[in-house]
Amino acid sequence: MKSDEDKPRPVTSVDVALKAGVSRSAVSRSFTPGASVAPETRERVLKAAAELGYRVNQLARSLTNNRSALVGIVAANMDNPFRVEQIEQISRRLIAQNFRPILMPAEAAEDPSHVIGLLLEYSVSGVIVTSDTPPEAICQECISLGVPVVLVNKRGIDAPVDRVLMDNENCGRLAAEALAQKGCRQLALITSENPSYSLEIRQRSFLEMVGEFCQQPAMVFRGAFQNYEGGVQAMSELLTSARSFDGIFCVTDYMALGALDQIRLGTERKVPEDLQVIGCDDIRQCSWQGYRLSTIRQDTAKLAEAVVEALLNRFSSPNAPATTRILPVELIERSTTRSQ
Amino acid sequence: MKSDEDKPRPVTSVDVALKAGVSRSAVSRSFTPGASVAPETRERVLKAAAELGYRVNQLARSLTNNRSALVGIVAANMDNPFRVEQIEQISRRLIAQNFRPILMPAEAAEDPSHVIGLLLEYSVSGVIVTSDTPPEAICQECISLGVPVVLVNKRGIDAPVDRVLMDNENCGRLAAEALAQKGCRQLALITSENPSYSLEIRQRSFLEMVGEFCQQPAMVFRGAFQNYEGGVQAMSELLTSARSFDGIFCVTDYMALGALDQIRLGTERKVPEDLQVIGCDDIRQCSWQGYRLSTIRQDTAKLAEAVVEALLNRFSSPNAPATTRILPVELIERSTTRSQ
DNA sequence: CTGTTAGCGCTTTCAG
DNA sequence: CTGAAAGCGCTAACAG
Repeated sequence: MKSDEDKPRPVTSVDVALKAGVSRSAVSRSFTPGASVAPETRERVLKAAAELGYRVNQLARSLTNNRSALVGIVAANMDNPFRVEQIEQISRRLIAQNFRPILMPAEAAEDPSHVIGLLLEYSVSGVIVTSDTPPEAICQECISLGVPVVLVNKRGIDAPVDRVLMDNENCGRLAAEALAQKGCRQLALITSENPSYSLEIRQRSFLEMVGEFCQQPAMVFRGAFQNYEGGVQAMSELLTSARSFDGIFCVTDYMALGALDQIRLGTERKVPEDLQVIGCDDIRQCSWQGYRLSTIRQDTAKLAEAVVEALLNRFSSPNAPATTRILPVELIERSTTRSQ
Repeated sequence: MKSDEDKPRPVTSVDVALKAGVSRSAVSRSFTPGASVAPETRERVLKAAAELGYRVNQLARSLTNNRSALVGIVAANMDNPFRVEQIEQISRRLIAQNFRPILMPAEAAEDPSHVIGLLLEYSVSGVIVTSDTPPEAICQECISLGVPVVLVNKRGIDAPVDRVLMDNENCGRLAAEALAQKGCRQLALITSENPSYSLEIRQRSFLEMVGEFCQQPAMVFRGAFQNYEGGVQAMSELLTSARSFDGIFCVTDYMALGALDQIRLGTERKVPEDLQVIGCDDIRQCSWQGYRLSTIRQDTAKLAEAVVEALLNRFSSPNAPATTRILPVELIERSTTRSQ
């Protein structure tokens, strides 16, 4: 059986023009903000359009101005709730600005340049990368094609791309400071093997600050992956190491939840009495009553705002110098740290 | 400061044609699977294209065949990990089939027809709705415009739309059966106020089956929302109700996690010894060692496969009768039910 | 198998 | 302020 025939011919601008008794140009102008049309004509056009159910064909429009409202979002680690929150917020923000987000899930394993190729074919007018994939090559390609790239929480690269970062430096600092102040003497850091850029900064700044605030340097334990299981694994190694410790910083909440469960199930130690824990990101699971995890909050709404803003600025001045926007973080105290 | 000048003129098919010494059509055909080109010509074209960095402009292509590879995904409840899993799987599947998913997060509160309008402007060739928003009106509109709609886990509507559902009926049945078999005498159901279509079926079939398997009918407790907090709330009401019970079915895992935490924190009762719990969906949190929730699994990969398949079928036969595909579910036993 | 010829639906100079 | 005309990049129908 071959394909049936059906599709009703969509209504075009000439249909509207005919009905309103004007030219196609008039119709076009009526739908172009800031074009010069007599208010009265425009009125007529809009009315005719409404009656016919006319919708501007953005594809055709994009073809002429060689710039679509499509924006690619390259995302990895969608199992991490924090990533999802970012993606959702960024999408919403884009839509609010009348863009359309194309979602490209891409794990580190996959070939990112292929993904970007798929986007470029659709003349996306920008690409937002939240994935951990080293995007060096692909960014270069976009830039050279005049497609702006915004990197979220990623290492800077050689090309002039805008970046939006949470203050990862401060994440480590705040955690170390808080734990020290709350009486911890021997700290530990839980992170993953092959940490991403953000995690690397968090861990480095934490370790540095521990050097400043505490007598003992912090121990470091790593899970294979940057997820719940990784947290479990690192924590379990820490516990069996027979080293003594009374404070832990996990570089992500996602790992911290695993660590917390491992403490709860694998030991008699009480949090926060014997052991205090701080995570990072403030995913919604932190406030679940089963966890009540103290953490360093990143405001994803602000982040999304900054990302889209960067994109818009880049549209209006393609050759402006690359910007790096660092957003503040704050310590949220819940029940895995002592209140004093 | 106005906008700088920069964008390099993108390379088009005529550039390639010139370089390869052929016509534009030859170029076009070389990039159209199944078009008739001499292998030798095609070779030359591909080579020239590669050297020039040519990429087919899909926007222009879509304009001619009046059908883009853009597919809208309307999604709500992205805080629920199960939803995210669906979205990710569907996106991946779409991309694998060379489509591009446009993500439209949309809460029930928002106006869905506006969202769809945004998609239609971009000539999406299909729309996938996983949101709980009653999509009746918008679906009608899409259909009448010849844009197929696939509903995921949603109530059927008057228009001829394809649907993909998990076997919600069986979710309730399996849960009731398992709990009864494992020795529960007095069951309870935890669900939310204003349950979505799926939840409604799950709860109804559960209640019916309890009538069949148990002496006592099941009690029903509802949280305000279909999320963790809703689970906490319903469970806490159940606990303070002073009614006795020894088995619970939560219509979603997301709620079950809240219920479980509430049991752990608000009572002395042990799961599964005193009380058995079964959830539904099998989100990844279920296998976290802090929960180890027994549940009814839905295979999101299969679901995504079915969704995209439905879409493809609809493309090839727009007028085929609407289909409803029901995917099997299975009981996954972890530690919140007794093994015997 | 290949080139030529017409558009797809819209915007945009350019005259009027 | 408005219409006519040209063209965005591509594909499809038709001859050759």
